[in-house]
Amino acid sequence: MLRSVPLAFSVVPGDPRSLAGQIVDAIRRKITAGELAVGDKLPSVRGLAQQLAINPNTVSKAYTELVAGGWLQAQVGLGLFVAAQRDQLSATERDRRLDAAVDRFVNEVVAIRCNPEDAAQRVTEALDNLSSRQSA
Amino acid sequence: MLRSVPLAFSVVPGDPRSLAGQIVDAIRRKITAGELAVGDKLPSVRGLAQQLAINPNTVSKAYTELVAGGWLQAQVGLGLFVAAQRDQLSATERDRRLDAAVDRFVNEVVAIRCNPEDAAQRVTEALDNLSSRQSA
DNA sequence: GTACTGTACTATGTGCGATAGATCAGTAAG
DNA sequence: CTTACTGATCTATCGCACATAGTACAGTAC
Repeated sequence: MLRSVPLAFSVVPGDPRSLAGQIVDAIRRKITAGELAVGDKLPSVRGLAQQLAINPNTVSKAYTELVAGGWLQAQVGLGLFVAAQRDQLSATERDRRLDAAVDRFVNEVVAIRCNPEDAAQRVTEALDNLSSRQSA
Repeated sequence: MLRSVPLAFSVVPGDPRSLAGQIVDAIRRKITAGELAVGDKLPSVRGLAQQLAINPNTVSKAYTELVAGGWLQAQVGLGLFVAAQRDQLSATERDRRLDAAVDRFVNEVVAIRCNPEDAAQRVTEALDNLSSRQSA
């Protein structure tokens, strides 16, 4: 009987992202940051739902999306586990999505009317601190 | 009788942004890029709606948002005009929104699983080419 | 007056997110 | 075997945002 790794995060209704989207983002970043290692067991659908005080279906949707994206591996009766990292997207598809993400960010910078150079620096810093702790 | 500047862009239903949001983004970027100068007259609510083949109410919502953000100035009976640039947001508010935008972008980079350094370079390039042509 | 301009309002239909509740299949321990 | 967990799937419902349709009002130019 494997013990699941405790996940310390919360979801808020006011966020522009859906509840399921917040869960997906949080877990993806924990995996990227190294807080979750390959093979780690995640909280059960019902367990995480109770912890976050939301509906199990919402957690299930988040987990389903993470499995579809190759982040998690599901085994009925056993639980969900962090999957080994594989290239899920083609190079061209990754390129296309990055372009779209950049465009969205530029739109926000324009809307804020802040200095583009400041924005570029802030992004670079944030991306540098992304996968800092690989040991653990 | 002032002639309105022709706006060459389109909106698509498949976009994750709302139709009004697409209009807002497009006009904000045209103003930032210098394609629209201060004082330029924009197409009328009904005229742009017909051009984009959407409902006038949707265009009106977009224009209302741009007026609220200080990008346009409205005069009933005359039309809408590009407003003189003013600092609409406080420094702290701008900082807060930039942080949120950066965080959203980082989430997308993580989701794509692309190289963070590549992403940083792409963003920097895009931000550099933001307000390149100021002459016109 | 006529024709345009932006603005405001109600009403309707649609799609998504979240919830509630039930069910099914697989795994483990007694 | 039973019991208790695991993920997966399904229907139904509610609320909200979006887009639409239609009408109406106030201001400007000819």
